Amino acid sequence: MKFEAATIKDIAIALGLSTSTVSRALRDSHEISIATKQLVLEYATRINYHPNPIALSLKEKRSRSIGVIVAEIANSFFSQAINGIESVAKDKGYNVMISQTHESFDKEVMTLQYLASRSIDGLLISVSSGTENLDHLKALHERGFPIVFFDRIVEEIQTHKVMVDNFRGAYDATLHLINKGYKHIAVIAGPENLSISRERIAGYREALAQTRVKPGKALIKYSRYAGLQLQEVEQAVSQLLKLRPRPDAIFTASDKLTTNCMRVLKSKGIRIPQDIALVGFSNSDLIELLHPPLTVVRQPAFEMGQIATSLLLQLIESKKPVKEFERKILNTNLIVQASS
Amino acid sequence: MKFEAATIKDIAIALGLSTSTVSRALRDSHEISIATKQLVLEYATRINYHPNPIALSLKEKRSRSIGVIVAEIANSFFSQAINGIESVAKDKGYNVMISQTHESFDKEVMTLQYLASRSIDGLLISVSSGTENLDHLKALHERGFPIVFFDRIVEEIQTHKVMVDNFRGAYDATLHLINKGYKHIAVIAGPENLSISRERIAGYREALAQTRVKPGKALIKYSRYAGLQLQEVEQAVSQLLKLRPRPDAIFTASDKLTTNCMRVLKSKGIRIPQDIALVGFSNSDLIELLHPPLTVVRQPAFEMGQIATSLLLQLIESKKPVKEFERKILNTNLIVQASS
DNA sequence: ACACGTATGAAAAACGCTTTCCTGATGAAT
DNA sequence: ATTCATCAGGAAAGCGTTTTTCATACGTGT
Repeated sequence: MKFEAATIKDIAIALGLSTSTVSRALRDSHEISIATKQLVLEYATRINYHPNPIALSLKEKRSRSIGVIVAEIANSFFSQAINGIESVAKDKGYNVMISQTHESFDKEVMTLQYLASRSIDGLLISVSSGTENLDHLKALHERGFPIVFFDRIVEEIQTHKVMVDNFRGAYDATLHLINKGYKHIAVIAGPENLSISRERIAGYREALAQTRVKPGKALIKYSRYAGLQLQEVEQAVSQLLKLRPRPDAIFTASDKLTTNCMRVLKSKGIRIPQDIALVGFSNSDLIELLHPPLTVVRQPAFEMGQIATSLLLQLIESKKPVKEFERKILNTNLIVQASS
Repeated sequence: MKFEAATIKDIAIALGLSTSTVSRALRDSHEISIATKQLVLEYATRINYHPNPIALSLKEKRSRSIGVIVAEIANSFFSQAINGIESVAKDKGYNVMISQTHESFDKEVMTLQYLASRSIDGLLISVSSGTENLDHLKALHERGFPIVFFDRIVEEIQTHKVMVDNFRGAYDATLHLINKGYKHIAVIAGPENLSISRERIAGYREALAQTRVKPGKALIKYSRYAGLQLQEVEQAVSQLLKLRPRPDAIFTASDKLTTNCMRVLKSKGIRIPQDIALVGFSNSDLIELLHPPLTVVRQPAFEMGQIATSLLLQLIESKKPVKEFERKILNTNLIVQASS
């Protein structure tokens, strides 16, 4: 079943004009008489004419759409960020194409390939936890393709980046645990290849350094899939529980990691915070309904999406190659509740 | 900054052939000699040639992309459904464009307008709670534009529809409450103009009818924005609490409604289920971490997305106008936990 | 009456691709 | 020797726009 839309040609024929006249009338060119404009405009609205965006894209060599690659849209942080992205993009007449990697490197490469072949004008990406190699991004970037990183950024590629102060967020959360009197604070972070994991671990270390405690290596766990896989978190937690002295607090450094860690602790019958305190990065809007309500580090996801999109559009619409890149660092927000 | 991709013309010039020969060689036409094909193919891979999808779209009058309109992607049900949609669409080489209405009718009309003008080949939609008028959808549908409804369907428009057995889901949930001994069961549903609200209320009524209790009108509340606005839920709950006898259980008929109702009850210091039991539709994956873990009616969201997409692609790719429409009704799943 | 400027609008090109219609050459059949 | 069929490949049209170039008619000033 096809569906035919009205074209400029239809209008031209119906009105006995040439397509160029119609085109100019529609774009309100001064070389068309008022009367003709009136006529064309009226007829166009009557038959509900809309210029074919595909024809326009072909002509202008731009599709007015941007690609977004995230791990999972079913993740509060990302869905909030996407809301921010959409709000700015739509505002500027851009369309947003969303793709998910589910934390798989292969999917990231494929999806990037796919989006690029769909002729998007630019890309917003928070790399997957499985990303070990940057060739796919570098290739695009080197050809002058506009890319902006947000959240999980990549240091090796020179372009705009939007993130939170991960170090500070982790530092604050850990310090909070210290102040609450916890002595043996463990951390579970995403994979080490992600800069956010490293920064958050660094913040954690720095807070502990204040107490003159150098955390044993055993207290630091990395999670290959950033907590997406429950059994991976299960394993990390089990290992932590075997330590002596047993950790009395866990700091989880990403959204899924936090809720899945909570799930694991519950399933093991461990009480939060009596047995072990839990503090983590999370943007879920259900945290205060949890048992117990979680103390979380919240990121300004919506705002990050907005800023990243503005920067991307700036890049896309810039006439000359951009050489100076922004590195926006936003603040996190520690919300203290009963879990710590 | 623009970014130039190789075209068929580049290849033609480089190889001293005509564009038509190159085109045919690339699509493996029999009218091109093996040697020429080899030559073209090799050169094409070497310069990393990819056909321009926009030019293709213009030529073929199809964009190979479908639009999706939902209330909110930051809603478990919808993000799961979108996963299902994406999995099928990507598999068939289609691109997915997602738009949110945030339960606003105006946004729905605008976004539909926008998507249609972006020349999508078809539409998947779960109408917004604010949808009171169907002209925008009817207009499109009448022009032969492929549409498939899922979740929140519209009876007046003849096309494929995918939904759950809302009546049964609500019936089961209510019956569960009855069996648990609750006597005064209230319900909060989405707006009355949505068929899912009406069906869920009907299921609720039917279960109560079994107990020979005809629920007073006061026990049934509608929520204009399907629970998206907290204060709306707050108001409904407050009214319910004023009733005498006070309801001892609430059945909430949608995702946001359920969590927001829980939020309101908590803020009022009402214990669940001791003071009031709570059962609701929800696809959140955090329900077992809540306090208390919620008894929920779960929908097969991923599967719904998949089925709806298959049906839509079928519609799009059908040569002749489709006259027979499917009405797929899936089963819900009652997950009993501590809240009831 | 002549060149000239000024509206007005038509024709054509271009974007990248596919496809229909040709052309030129070769070899077979009459 | 002439006609035909066959094959490889080129030229051009068309998809819907915008834009550049070109054409016509009308006044105007001399």
